[in-house]
Amino acid sequence: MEKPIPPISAGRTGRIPRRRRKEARPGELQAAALELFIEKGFTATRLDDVAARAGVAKGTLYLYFDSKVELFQSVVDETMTPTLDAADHLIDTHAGSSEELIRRLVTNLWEHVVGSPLEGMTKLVVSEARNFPQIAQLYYDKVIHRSRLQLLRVVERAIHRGEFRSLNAKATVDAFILPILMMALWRHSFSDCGPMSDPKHFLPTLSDILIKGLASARRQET
Amino acid sequence: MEKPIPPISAGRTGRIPRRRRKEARPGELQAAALELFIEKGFTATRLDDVAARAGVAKGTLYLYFDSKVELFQSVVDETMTPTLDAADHLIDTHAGSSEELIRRLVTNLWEHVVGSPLEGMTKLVVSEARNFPQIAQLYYDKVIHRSRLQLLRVVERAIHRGEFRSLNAKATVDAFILPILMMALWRHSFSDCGPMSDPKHFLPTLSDILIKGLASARRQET
Amino acid sequence: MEKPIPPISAGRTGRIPRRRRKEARPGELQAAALELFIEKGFTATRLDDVAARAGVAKGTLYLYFDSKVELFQSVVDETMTPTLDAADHLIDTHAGSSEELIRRLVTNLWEHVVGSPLEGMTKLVVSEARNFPQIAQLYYDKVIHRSRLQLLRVVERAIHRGEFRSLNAKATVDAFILPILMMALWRHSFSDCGPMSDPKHFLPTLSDILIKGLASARRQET
Amino acid sequence: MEKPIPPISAGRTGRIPRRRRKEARPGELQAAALELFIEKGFTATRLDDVAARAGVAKGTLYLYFDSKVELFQSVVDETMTPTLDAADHLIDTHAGSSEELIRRLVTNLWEHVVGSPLEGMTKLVVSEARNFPQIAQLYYDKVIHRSRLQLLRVVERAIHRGEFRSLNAKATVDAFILPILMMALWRHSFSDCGPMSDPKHFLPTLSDILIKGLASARRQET
DNA sequence: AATGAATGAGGTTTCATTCAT
DNA sequence: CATGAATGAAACCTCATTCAT
Repeated sequence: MEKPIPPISAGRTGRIPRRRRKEARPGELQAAALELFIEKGFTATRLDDVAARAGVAKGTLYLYFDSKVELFQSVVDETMTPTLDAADHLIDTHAGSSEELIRRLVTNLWEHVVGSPLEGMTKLVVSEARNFPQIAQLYYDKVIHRSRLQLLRVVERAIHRGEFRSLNAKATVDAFILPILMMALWRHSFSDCGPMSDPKHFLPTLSDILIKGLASARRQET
Repeated sequence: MEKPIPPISAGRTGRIPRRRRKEARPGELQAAALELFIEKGFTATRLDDVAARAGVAKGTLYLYFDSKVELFQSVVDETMTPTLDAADHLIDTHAGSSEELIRRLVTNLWEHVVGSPLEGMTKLVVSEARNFPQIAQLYYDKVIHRSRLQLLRVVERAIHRGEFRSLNAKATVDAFILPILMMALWRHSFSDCGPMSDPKHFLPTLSDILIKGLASARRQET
Repeated sequence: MEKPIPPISAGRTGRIPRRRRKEARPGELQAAALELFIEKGFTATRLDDVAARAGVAKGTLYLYFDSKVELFQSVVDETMTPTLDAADHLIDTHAGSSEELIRRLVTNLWEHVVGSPLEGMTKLVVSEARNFPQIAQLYYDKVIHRSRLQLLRVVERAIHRGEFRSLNAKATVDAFILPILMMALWRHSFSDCGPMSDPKHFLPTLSDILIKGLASARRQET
Repeated sequence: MEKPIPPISAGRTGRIPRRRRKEARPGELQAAALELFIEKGFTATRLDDVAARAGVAKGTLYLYFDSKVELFQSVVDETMTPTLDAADHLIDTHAGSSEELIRRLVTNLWEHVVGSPLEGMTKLVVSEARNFPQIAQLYYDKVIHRSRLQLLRVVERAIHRGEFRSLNAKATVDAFILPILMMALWRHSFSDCGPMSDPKHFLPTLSDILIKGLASARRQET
């Protein structure tokens, strides 16, 4: 039987032996993807590079993720899940003053975000929000909205207790949230352009200013 | 931006060399490009769409800009020039309290930024900062750094006058700058995901909190 | 302004001048595609080859067709439209015996199909019918069903007139249609494997047998 | 097809070389492959699907077949072997009229083909004939040519005996073969597009028409 | 000056084939 | 014998860029 007209592809020709990574390595791929997405944005990230950084061939990605978008979504999801849990516990068990609680929340928030994947994620999500609304929504729900609710509980309680003066609680919360979000973005955008306040000094100062600015007249006298 | 002499396009007999309309047409192209860059980011913006939105053929873009990158840079450049001048004047001529001045600066800043190209620009520059460092630098120098310097002058003067208590002046300035930057970003990323504080109410509240938080002990008694 | 990190593609580098074909050349592309589709089938036809055969670059195809499938559909559609019209006219205006009419219809059908794009189309559609049901349906409706209806009119009229004996009219029609369809397929499948009856001789013989086999007893006596 | 000795797979101590089960397992794989090849064509059939349908892993296919092409060829080969033998016997031993013999041949042919792998094979071979000429040749030799020869013997005998009038014998044979082939194809291509004659009714009608059309004048009078 | 058809490099995605286990 | 994770060539499709008109 002679060779037919071959409409067939060739398959592997090189001799490089492949690693075998069983089922533990969606995680490796997501990690590589996260880095590159943050570095270059979604569109500018090539799957070739993701694969190369993870040390696998391009096709391997498709064993675990159906498409580039699905990879992106899984990265966002994975990165955000294991966060913000500590904060809830802190609020529920805190015994002292609201002032003290807020200082600790802000510090903790930052400490768990800075340098963590969540930080780069913020930049990434903001950048791609318009092109991937469902991802923006996910981030909003799981990170932003939840952080706000946590702080909102604290602020409303403080107002109710008479520790804080009576201001619009949501605006108050945003006075905390927005600068912190922006610091996360900063570190992935303007950090090479010029100095910014060191979070270690800035955040206590910010807390200080805000708490003093929020304090009720009664507490001022103390 | 002056209007160019309209080129005689029919019935010309002489060999009068026409001037490139480096001003009029490019402006329309840049405006179309700005919108799309902000909406979709640099990479995801197709020149087809830019041309369509500007109502010209794709090739026409190349009469005015050598490449997509050059178009991008020119857009940023053009958009950032006419800014922040009013603020300097305000600071120099202000006679009243620092509190009053800061309230007006914050209000003015927002009023001139919100809905203006500069607002979308913030989103754009943050998104593309890693891929276009020199553009991030440009934005930093012309907008961020300058705004900071303006506020720094005010804050340091207020501290010197005893109106504000003595805190790290740069951190204080960032307490104003960062939330405002983040609001600009918000409107181009998470605005469809859920409600945010209305700038009209949030900014006065923010100023209020910060100013009260900054006030010196002497002023508190008043 | 220094060169940014270039996430940009290079565009054309070669110096081959391109032809300009205004708007007359969807047809050329369809013709090239038809040939290759028939030769190799849908899947095995590469758009590179279609473009090469039409003398254009790959991208040019996408100026006229949104996808490979759309190209396929347009080819099928285009090929089938200008057929079978003559037959209707012939039936309507025929004055003589049904026998004579059928002989002419069969001859005409073949003459208009053999060597025409419609012939190869039959093979193509049969081959891809399962993968593109909507195309099979199109071909069925526009070619097969219509041919059958035409013959059905003739056969029923002949039975009614007493020229043909009373048999299942649809089965009778298929006795004409199926061998003709199969001859079209043959020329694109087994023609190299061994000799087949020459249509020029086979079709008259077929008509002869069928007509004699259909003739009513009354006519047999003649 | 003999059953292989079941290999001892556990507790083996010696070095008895196991025989490749060239018969048992391959059969299941070929059966799965045949179904899919018929359904989707050669190129569109993925080995993943073949393996899944056979209930084995993809790699297992390569224990028995060197490549997709080899699998295809083996499938065709295997499917066509056990055919058409009954017909020869029937022809040799038939005692009655040619008319009766032909009716029985046509009926038998269809009964042994319809719903059998051979039926789908026709579609498959026609579809892939251009890409696999040697397979078309195989099918032609083993099925088409042989069927024709069988019928040719009968027709020539009938003419010689004066039962049939003297027509081109090969064309006569094709008047039987072509519509039957086309019916097989139909059931794998246009069957979902609209109704076709039911073989159970069509084939007798076809035989009826053809036989009457072929009958010699002498027989007509009877 | 302006057009828009044409280009082709490069991206995402598919799948026959391999091989360590 | 059997597996299935891994590979990489090659397909489809996009879009920045060019240039004849």
